[in-house]
Amino acid sequence: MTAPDNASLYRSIADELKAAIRAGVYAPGARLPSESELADQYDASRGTIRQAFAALVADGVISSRRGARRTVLGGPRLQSFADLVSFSRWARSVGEEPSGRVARLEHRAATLVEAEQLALAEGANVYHLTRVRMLDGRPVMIERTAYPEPVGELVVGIDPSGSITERLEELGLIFADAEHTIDAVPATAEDARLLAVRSRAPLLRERRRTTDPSGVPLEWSEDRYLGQEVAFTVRNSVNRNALSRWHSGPEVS
Amino acid sequence: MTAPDNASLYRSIADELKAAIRAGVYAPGARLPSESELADQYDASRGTIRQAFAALVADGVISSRRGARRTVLGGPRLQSFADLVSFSRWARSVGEEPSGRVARLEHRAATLVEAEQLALAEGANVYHLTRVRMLDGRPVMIERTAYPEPVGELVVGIDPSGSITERLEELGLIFADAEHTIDAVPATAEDARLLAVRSRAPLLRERRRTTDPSGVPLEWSEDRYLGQEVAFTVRNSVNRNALSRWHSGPEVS
DNA sequence: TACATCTTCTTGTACAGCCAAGTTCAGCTC
DNA sequence: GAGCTGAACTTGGCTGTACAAGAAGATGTA
Repeated sequence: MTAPDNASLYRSIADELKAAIRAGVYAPGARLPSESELADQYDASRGTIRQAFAALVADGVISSRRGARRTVLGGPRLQSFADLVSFSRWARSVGEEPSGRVARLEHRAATLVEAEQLALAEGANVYHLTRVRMLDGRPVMIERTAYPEPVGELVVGIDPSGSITERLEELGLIFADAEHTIDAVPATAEDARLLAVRSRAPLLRERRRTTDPSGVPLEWSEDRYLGQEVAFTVRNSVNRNALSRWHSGPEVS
Repeated sequence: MTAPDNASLYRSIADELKAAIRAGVYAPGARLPSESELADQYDASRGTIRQAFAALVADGVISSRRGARRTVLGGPRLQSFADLVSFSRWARSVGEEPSGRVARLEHRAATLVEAEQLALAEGANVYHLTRVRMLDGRPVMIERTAYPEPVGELVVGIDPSGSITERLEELGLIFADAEHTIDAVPATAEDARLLAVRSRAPLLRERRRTTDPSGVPLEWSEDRYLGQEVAFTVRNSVNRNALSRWHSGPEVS
């Protein structure tokens, strides 16, 4: 489990601090060493230590205020971006066995929403994959993912019972940024059948667009989770807020 | 609407850049000026410009990679932390008229969850307020908030039809950090009555703990939104992830 | 035209130093 | 003991420098 030295000093320091926090060396509420102490300890400059701390703040692990020692925030263990993009990786990281069953795979013209989210011209084709995802054999999520053609052509060659995302990464794709929209919807007839729940049961819906480092969309997915079994957690603060709330008005349907 | 000069150079630069992005000077996908250009323009050092950009990255407004100019990310307009903590402020920022109706106000012993979330000793008292929140007169959310005693004593003196949070801020409280847990639940009988929906209708549940700058909990709230009308959006990336996903296992109830 | 190479530009990482502002704590006073 | 004062400590903000690594565009070649 030895963390890689991530090619930069401040990252390896940040990783060590994170590991120490996870291991309980610094409990929630505890005060961390000062910048100068760590600078001595790692033989680094104060600026480098500050970069390491900034990374921890960005992950919502610690809080920092002028004049006072930094303190550890409590709450759930943090997850990496990679764990959010791949259902399989996430499942393993929380100690469960992921699996998947393909419900449908289509190669067709993009819908309006898909074209917009994937930044495609009107009428462009997409690969659209519907899968039921399971934890320890029990269905917990329906995944409806649209891939633009260049990505989709890779996807069709991948075993869909495992992790498509991880395979795409091995093929050289880099998932770098994502935008998630989360709301609650009633299960449709198909949802109910696939997840083995009542029709109109509450589902947690996550719509997600993932892009590569240069901003090119790689996938647009609408995932529906069993409402009470899966939850998302976000941390934010005055200085650091990637969360927003939206009102769409009453639905017509 | 002239932004305050936030007392530090990098903040005012960040604010100007944000305003320019919002105003469309830099459209989504467009490339921003380089660090050296801005350093000349603002007569600041490169480090200060980098701090300003770091703030934009933290807000999920731009993306940044070594070697390439920074680019503007598309997507929804960003909101401030303040808009998330206060329903009233949020409503006004999205152009709707907020209101509230008190359903219940209690002063009682904390439940186990409340005591844990507010870091109170077992048996300590809390003030617990249940309100129905409305947009343009239509109910969209039920707010069930527990305040620790020092805060609650202020709350009872505040007109509950308006914004309690904003009033608390005027009284000197500082809401600095928050942790949000989002899932979907079926409406209980009480929920259904208060929101005028069917029982077991899907609701989006947000559980939120807000703390002051030193980490002292100020409130613990369980808010339930009409499922299809309100959504939360989160942006994250490989370097910056405050979002995580959790599995709680099948519910017994 | 298509491709490879090279130069230039831009951002990332790290160092050093300075002052300001806020916190903490010991010590003093009442 | 309670409260105030002030020194020491700690983080925030800013400047400057240097080099490395990646991206982008220009140039040259086949």
